[in-house]
Amino acid sequence: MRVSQTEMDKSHKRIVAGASRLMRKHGIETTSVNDVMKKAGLTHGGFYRHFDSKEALVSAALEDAFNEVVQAIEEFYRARGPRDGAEGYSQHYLSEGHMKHPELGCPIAALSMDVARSAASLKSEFGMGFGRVVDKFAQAGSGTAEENRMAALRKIAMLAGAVMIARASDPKTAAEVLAACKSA
Amino acid sequence: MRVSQTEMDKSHKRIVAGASRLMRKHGIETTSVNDVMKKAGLTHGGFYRHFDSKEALVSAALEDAFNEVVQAIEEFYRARGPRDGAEGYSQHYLSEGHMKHPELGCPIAALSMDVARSAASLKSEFGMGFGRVVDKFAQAGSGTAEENRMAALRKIAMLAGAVMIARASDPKTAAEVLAACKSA
DNA sequence: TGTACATCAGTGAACGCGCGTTCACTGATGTAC
DNA sequence: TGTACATCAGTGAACGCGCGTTCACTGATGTAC
Repeated sequence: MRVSQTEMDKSHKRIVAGASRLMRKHGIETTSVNDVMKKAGLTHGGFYRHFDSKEALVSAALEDAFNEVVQAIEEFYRARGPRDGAEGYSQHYLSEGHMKHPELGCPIAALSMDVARSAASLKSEFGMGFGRVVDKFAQAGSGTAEENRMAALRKIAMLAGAVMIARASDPKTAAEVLAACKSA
Repeated sequence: MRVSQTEMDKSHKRIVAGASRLMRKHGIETTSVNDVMKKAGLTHGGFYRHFDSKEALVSAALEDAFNEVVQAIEEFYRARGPRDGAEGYSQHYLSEGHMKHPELGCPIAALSMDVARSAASLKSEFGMGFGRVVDKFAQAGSGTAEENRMAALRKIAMLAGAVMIARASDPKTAAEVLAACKSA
């Protein structure tokens, strides 16, 4: 039966947050609308009261994941200042916790391959989210704006690559690649 | 009807090579046995004369892709020596061609996220293939064995991360991240 | 080398299953008076 | 504030479709004599 506007808003947030986590963990194509609705405590039929299609959900879930990352970086900056904060975030990024829990972590390391196989509109959104992360990282640099941006791009590429490789490898190889990048 | 041993060997190679390309392009889960058999000029029913399961095919396809990469690096080393060869391979890795054609490129950048969601046995195989690439890269270093290995691990993480991000982004962002990593 | 026959690579229909999406229905919510 | 009624969030069955896998069948290949 019909629920109140307030309840519907809560449902919407649960759907998006759940989708964001499920997709980071299991992948976009391999997370079904049914999985997402079950996680939100609803049944699959009601999904289309919230989104026009699965594609629209993916877009919202990706945005949600990037928001989480930017907030996490800001939290580090607030607690330790930009310089130490960026270093702290990098170490956290390369931690065993982040490696083992993609559902709570960076969508670059968790979803870029799935986005690469998707429509141009989703790539635009990914590019924008990625750009926000680059901007945040570049803030911590001490050179020119151009130098800081280039350094941030290279750093994020290495971080995301390392975590992705670690997740795809046996435990020994995983630990090795993370350790090598921690001392960069 | 039955074909000769020679023909069957050729079929087998076509199946593996086709699967390796299709999976690098479209992903492991999103490449069907039917797609692979069609690409090999066969029908899906015959697949199980070649492999026990799709999982076994994935394993063979991944190995095939890593063989291609190692051969490509060796080709660069042969033509230009280890030092210039490693640099040349890195530039090639970050090229628009590699970005746009995952089906002919590195399985680290193309398949790691899919492997991360797969069984431990596939991760072991990925770790071994990755290790072979690291070894090849480390050969080009000029420090101690340990230094060269660490540098190779960081370098490959950045290369794979950059290409993966570029593929997931809009063209402008893609060009920016590749350019930043080229001048590393 | 020639013949009889067992083997098996490849075909195409069929299986149960989960996918994204649609839809008739229910009944609490929100609104008009 | 109370009542009558339109709206619509959520339910659960159903749709067509493609998935991995199985299987009876075909007929060329490979082998035993």
